[in-house]
Amino acid sequence: MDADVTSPRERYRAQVQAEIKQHAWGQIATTGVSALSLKAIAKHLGMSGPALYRYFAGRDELVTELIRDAYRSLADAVRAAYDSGADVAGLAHVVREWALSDPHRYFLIYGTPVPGYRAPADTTAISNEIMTVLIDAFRKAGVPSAGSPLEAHLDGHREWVADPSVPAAVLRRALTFWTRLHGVLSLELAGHFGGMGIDPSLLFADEVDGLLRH
Amino acid sequence: MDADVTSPRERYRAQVQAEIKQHAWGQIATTGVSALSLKAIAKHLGMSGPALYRYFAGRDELVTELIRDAYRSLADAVRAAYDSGADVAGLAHVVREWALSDPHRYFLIYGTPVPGYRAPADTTAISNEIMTVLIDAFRKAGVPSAGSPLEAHLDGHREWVADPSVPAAVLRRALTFWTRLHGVLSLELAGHFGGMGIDPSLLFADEVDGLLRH
DNA sequence: TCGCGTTAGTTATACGCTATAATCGTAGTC
DNA sequence: GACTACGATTATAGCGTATAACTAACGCGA
Repeated sequence: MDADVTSPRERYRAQVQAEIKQHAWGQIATTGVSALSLKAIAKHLGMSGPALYRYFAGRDELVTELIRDAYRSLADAVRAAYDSGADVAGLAHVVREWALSDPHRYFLIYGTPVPGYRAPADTTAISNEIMTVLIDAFRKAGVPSAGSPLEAHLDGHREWVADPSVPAAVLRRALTFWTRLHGVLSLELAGHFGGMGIDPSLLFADEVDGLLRH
Repeated sequence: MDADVTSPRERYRAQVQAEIKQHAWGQIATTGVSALSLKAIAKHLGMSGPALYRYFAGRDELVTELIRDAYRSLADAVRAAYDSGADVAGLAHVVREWALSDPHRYFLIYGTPVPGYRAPADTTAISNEIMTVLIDAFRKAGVPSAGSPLEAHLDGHREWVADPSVPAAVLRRALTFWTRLHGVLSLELAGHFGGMGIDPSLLFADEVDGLLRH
């Protein structure tokens, strides 16, 4: 799109950065963020330790970058599904598949906040992007107003939503979609249903159902 | 209760262990689990490094112990509230207060699973203890059967519930209580509502309300 | 084509952490 | 009152992040 007037050096730099991130993802996928080791990445890349600091200021900056990418990935998946006709239930399914395909990536975004990480401005922008899709989907589905205190509150606090004409009931539903699915998903991914013999997919489906019914 | 026929050595040992855990909690409360340092604890205790390994086999074992204590604390809080007459909404309030009083402790239990930690058998027992209280509370409140696929599934998978006479609809409600409250709480504690201007307590109240209404 | 500045990479180093080993003193125990 | 087991110490190994100092190569402009 934009004029890619990049020097060879800049292109090489971008490629190495991408390779670093790729290896970082591989490491995260198997061991989680806390075990992410710059040294190990460097070794796998054939270079030694401190060389990575040419490309990332430190561990925190790399993690921040990975978080940004994860948000981007989820936002793209949701947006793509919506653009190809998915309804609310379809979006829920996409979110779940995305989470299951790489639990550590999910936790990187929605899990325990990593200390030393400061959310860059654009991640909240991407997060809002996801919410925008959800809002559109619920508006299309049609949501009756419940007149709850929460709706009244949301009516006055809509700085996170682009279109000012969206009914508060829709906002409420989109938020609830988020919190409820996260509730089931994160507990499932953390293995809390493991010892109970419960099928998490049924729990998930039940929540999605409730989201559409009431 | 039990005959505490402990030698002075055993009492000393127990006291030091308690002090270690106490300092560990202090550290966790401020910086989170990932930054928990045995060395720092030892220094604050006036002893040096490796001495701690007399009391805990390693970092993981200490963390496991802390997780156990956290579960115990939550279970006690819920149980105490229930025994003094709290209903479902009251229990929800107690859980939220417990979580807000020490977010890191909450994440220790319900956040991103810590690598290297293996759930000891008794934590799932304590978890079931909490569920038992929830089940009792919902049974007392009265829950209509919805005949959902989830209920049918739960009817056949109730190894995690003590009393076999509990209706599946109650089990479903107790589980939903868990997942929904966790959904709102964990996102709130992680600061995901921070930039939106939304009052998390209203979101939480709305979920509690929905739990009782439908 | 030559030279200069930028940049990627190296090794060396400092520091903090977990964890084990070897050792020593002492406080309970019989 | 002697023995022993336990607590605590130092020393050491290994891994991690991060910085500093230095070297080599690369590309750009004269």
